[in-house]
Amino acid sequence: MELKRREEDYLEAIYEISKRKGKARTTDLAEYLGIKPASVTEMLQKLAAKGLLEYHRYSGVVLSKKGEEVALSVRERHDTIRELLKYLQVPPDIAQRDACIMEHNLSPITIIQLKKFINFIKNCPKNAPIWLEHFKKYSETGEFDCGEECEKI
Amino acid sequence: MELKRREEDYLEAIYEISKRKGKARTTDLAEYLGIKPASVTEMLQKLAAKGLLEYHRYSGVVLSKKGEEVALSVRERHDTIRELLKYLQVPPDIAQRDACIMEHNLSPITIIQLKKFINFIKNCPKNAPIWLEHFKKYSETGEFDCGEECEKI
DNA sequence: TTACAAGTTTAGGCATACCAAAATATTTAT
DNA sequence: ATAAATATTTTGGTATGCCTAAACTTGTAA
Repeated sequence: MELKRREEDYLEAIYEISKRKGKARTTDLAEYLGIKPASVTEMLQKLAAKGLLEYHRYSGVVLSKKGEEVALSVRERHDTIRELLKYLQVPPDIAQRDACIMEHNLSPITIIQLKKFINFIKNCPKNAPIWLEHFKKYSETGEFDCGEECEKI
Repeated sequence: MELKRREEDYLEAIYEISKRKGKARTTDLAEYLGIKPASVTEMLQKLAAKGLLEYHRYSGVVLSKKGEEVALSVRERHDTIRELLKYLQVPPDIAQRDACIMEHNLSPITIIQLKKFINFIKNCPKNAPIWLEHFKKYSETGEFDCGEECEKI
């Protein structure tokens, strides 16, 4: 069953809140998502009907196995994007927000490439590769002031 | 006035079609966007009311100055993202599609950083930087088979 | 020139996702 | 235990953006 981006948002939010509080309540979710409780109730009932969570009126909500799988996969995409943006020197709060926008609908192939790029940076034999340092400097100053060694980059 | 993502899509589409045909007709747009003509008419009337294009029934449509400015800025974001994905070794057709998804709503700061990163690659004194070649290889093989020189990357 | 084909618009409907206000349930404090 | 405060749900309504079917224009070919 194909999930809508907003459904993924809810599942992710429920996952994050449950991690801290054991279950997610309507008001928590409303605050987390920046919407009104009435809207949350409605969506929770829809997600329950799809078997993605356990819903009992007035009790808060817990993800089903299936729901948790979805939430984890969304979160993984989210983190991948956030990490990429971090390397591209996007400020953390903005990276966080923009990852929320991109985490849905991106092609799996794109996500795979982002991951590869991140691993390329992380696992480089010389860890923290020099060119990344150079990009950081370039990003701040607009200058390639790297002198001699630049020949090798 | 804050534009919706779908409105931006339409403006971009109108821009692209007008570039080739002088103006954009309802049917062209419907085909381009993969929707029915009736839906296009509706949106064109809305965009006309916002002063983003000239609409006269049965005549096709031309962007206003304001509309063209928006279209160009969307297209620029689109191209920036597409170029980044290209460097990350995402296949062109997928990069094209995913750029369409990301071109809306991304923070201007993120876009600026993407541009900086692209320029960092393009304008590197040693043009086509070695590390990018290495990433390409890594992306295909998963191996850092770069031997000696790797110390300097 | 008129009739028909192609293109466009209008009208009525649907799904999503939100909201405010009212109704209902639960929790807490006395 | 019960009233008041808090939380949740229901109800009815809105906006967006799509659809189909029917009505209307326009251009073209006989």
